[in-house]
Amino acid sequence: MTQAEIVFHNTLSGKKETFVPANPEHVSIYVCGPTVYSFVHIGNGRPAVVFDVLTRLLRTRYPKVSYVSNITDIDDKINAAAASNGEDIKTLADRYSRAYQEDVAALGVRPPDVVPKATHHIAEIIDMIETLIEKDHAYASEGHVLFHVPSDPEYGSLSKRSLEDMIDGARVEVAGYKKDPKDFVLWKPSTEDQPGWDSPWGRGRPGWHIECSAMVKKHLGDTIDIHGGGSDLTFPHHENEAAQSRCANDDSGYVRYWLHNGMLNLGTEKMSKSVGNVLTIRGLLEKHSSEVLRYALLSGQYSSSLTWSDDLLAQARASLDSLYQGLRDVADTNPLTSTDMEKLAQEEFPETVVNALCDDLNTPKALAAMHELAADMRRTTDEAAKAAARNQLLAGGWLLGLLYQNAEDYFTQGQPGDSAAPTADAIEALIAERKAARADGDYAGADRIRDELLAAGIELEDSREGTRWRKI
RNA sequence: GGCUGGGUGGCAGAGUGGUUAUGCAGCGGACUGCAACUCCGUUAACGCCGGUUCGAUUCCGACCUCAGCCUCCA
Repeated sequence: MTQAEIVFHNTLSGKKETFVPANPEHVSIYVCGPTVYSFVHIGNGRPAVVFDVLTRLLRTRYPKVSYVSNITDIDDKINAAAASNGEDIKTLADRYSRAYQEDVAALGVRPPDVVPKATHHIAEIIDMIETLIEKDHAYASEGHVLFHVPSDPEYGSLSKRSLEDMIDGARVEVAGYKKDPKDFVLWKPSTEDQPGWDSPWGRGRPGWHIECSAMVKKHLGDTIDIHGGGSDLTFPHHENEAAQSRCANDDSGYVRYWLHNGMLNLGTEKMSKSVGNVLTIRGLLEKHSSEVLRYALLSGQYSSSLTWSDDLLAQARASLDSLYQGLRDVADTNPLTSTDMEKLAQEEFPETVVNALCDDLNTPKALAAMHELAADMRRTTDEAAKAAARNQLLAGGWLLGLLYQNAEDYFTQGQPGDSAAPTADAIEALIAERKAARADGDYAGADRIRDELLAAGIELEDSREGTRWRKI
């Protein structure tokens, strides 16, 4: 069977392009992670989840995929937060790094192969800056080292803006130590009370963009296949990063496919720490299951913006319930979950789901395909066909990082933040009592028990095999 | 102002030059003691104005409008 081609919308060309890795034996991906100075919000979870799905897809098809995603642990906001807490930046950044990794792990994100941090790569950063100076793309000035933007003829090619446009914007910082207002800092001096490292230009700290250039080079090489991140990083972060790497590396390619995820909105506005309209993953997990959050994130195509709302979560919950409801009906014979499907050969994954994902990671279409698989499974009466359909559904679930729970548990464990519900034993006892009442024809008594359970958040489902329950 | 991407049924969200997206919700029916679950059926959409076309939600142009980036940001 011929596999569908993988197609990506490449920010660099502005078009969809067929994905052809530089080396099919070893695919490389780098994704920009967050700057950690507080708990991350659900918007930070989107790239983590999206590129997790991408690596799951790629790993079904290529023998080796190296996935690197950094955490920025040196930055002026970190400095400010640490200073106001009276702690050092490492303590603070380590604490929030761990929290970030826990939060995205809760969203079903598998850890990247490498999670590099800027402060562990100071030597590599200094090396790269020296190279840029040697090649006349950067210069030292008053303790700073600056990248000279006009020295890169391709500058602006990623974010599609001309140097004139940037002057029109007139928001670039003008400073005496800059040759050109658009020049940006590679290294900046630290005062005594600021964190810093010794360098050929005095004690200082790296600028924001250089860490990614240095860490990509170290962990993946001069040219990588895929670079991902939020669309808000396209300019200036990725433009600057690309300029540095192009100019420092002999191989001029750097990134072959740039992928940018859209922003999460809250109301009509982008969710953003500086605006203050954020919902932390941690906070959301108090009220919603992590799988519902993941479903909600996947309900929109990654490059579009997605409006986060209670209604979105309610719909995600209901949709996920329906997939699990189907699984619950076949679960008793063999309670598999999607995590049992990791090792399948690529042709064993459901074609409709795979094809949707191959089309620029069209997760809404993939979810639609999942619901169609689930409907097929429910309609089938043949047990063998039902089990086969169940396996297809779970295999699709693996690609999306969903359906990893046992269906029975999914319905009986309830959602976080549920009010205290009766224990399973108490529920079973009431179900037995109701059964006896029904056998006696005491329907009023039976209904009273059912209503009582419903009031406690327990819904009953009768079938020929007996009565089962779920938390709602 | 420049650049980028949008405006699809009650909501979310795919897609297509002429044929059912899908999910949630709604409606009718089956099942059920009644429900729930499930099944069957069903309502309903393509911002506005022109153009191309036998035919446009889908292509082209103008307009209106929304969001993002141009400063830290996933």
